[in-house]
Amino acid sequence: MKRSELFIKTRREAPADEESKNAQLLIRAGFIHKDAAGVYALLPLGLKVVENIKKVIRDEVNNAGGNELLMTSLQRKELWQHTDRWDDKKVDIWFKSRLQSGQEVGLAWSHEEPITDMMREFIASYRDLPAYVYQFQTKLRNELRAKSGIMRAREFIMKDLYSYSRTEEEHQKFYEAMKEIYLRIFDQVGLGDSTFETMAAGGPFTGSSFSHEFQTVTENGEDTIYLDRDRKKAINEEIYTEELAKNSGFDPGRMEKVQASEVGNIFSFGNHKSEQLGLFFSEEDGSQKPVVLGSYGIGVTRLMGVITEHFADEKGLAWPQSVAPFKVYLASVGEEEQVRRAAGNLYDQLTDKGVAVLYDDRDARPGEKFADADLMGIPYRVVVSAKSLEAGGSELKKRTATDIIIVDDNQLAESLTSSLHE
RNA sequence: CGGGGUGUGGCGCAGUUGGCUAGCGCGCCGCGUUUGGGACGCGGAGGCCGGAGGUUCAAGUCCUCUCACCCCGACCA
Repeated sequence: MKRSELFIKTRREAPADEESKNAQLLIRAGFIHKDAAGVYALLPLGLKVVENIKKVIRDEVNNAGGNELLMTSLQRKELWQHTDRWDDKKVDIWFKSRLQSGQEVGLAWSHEEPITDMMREFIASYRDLPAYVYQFQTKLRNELRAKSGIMRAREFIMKDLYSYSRTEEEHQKFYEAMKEIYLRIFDQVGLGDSTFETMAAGGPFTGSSFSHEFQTVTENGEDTIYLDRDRKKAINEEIYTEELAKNSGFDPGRMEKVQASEVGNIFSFGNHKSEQLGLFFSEEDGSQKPVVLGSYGIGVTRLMGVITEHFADEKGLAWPQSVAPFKVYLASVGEEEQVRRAAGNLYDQLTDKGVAVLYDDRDARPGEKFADADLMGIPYRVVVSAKSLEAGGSELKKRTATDIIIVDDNQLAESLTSSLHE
């Protein structure tokens, strides 16, 4: 895409009404727009990042048997009354509204109830199990206090997957498989080295004593975890005791207390919710049994925030290739006709080869183009100028490195297409 | 919801103990000169100072109420 055709405006200064690093940078770089506290719009580049994160998740989850669908944002009151979660005293983040008839409806903060209710139509027999469905959906949560930019918003995108299993054993098998899949997902978006499976509270409605979170170690993290780096596992401070650590196979003396950000959370619900909502199936012997339920979440926009903060430096964003909105920032420097032509040709050539190029074709000064390339965090920067042409091609520089090499067009195309998974 | 802070052109800010046509930087428009790390000159446009009420000869500045945003806390399935 040509920069002159991209809907974007970068800013030199951070907005005054944002303190968090993620929001300041994402707004400065033109990835998001703030509309209200905890309410952010995704601009073209931000949307690309979200779509890229979704693709990583989608590929892994589909591989594990997930079926993508899309539930609704309007939800029925009775459904939530069955599980005793409609009352504002029980769930204090509800947004609620009314139909013109006066009937109350809820705005989706979670989809466990509606999706499980829907399953009654599709699950009648052990032959229908297991079933794994998921979606990327906007969650609306009336948080008492939105904070930390896109890390804790009132409206955000979440991947939520639900598993419906015949037995506890079958459920456990999938649950364990999902742990691996989650780690692979976080690895692919660049957080593999600092993201850890973490034991956390099961929660009052989950029917199990623990859930598992995936926590990314980061200095601004809102959670505190006790981490065993060798085992690559941790325990959330909320539930941490030395006894629990020992019983879970940890050596409390070797655990490190660190700040972290939650990027994923998985739950076992047992069959309690199925009983409440009436989701039963016929066993081989004809007996009726409740379905065993699990849920698996990843906050997509929150993950974008964690990635932002994890990789950002003093010059701005620095996306891992797997989620970057473009792979290459191509900048022409100088207004000479031959430079223009060479840059335009290079743009066509790379684009034809499937490389995602953002071509800065503006009549702007070099410093401005470089600053934008850095701020936007595009993994590679390619510069075409009279100087580079004289040296035999264009300049190639990684966002995270300082060295610059001169490459001819063929070398460039080759190194950019062969480093797709870097 | 408790505590603290901030609201002044699109963005970032300044504005004395109340005082006359409300400033500065960035951005924007026009012309010209520039072109390897966010250029420069000249000329422009753009603001009822978050909102409502009050005190006063006079309010961006003082008082009351209110709204929004940020931070800390509580909360976070």
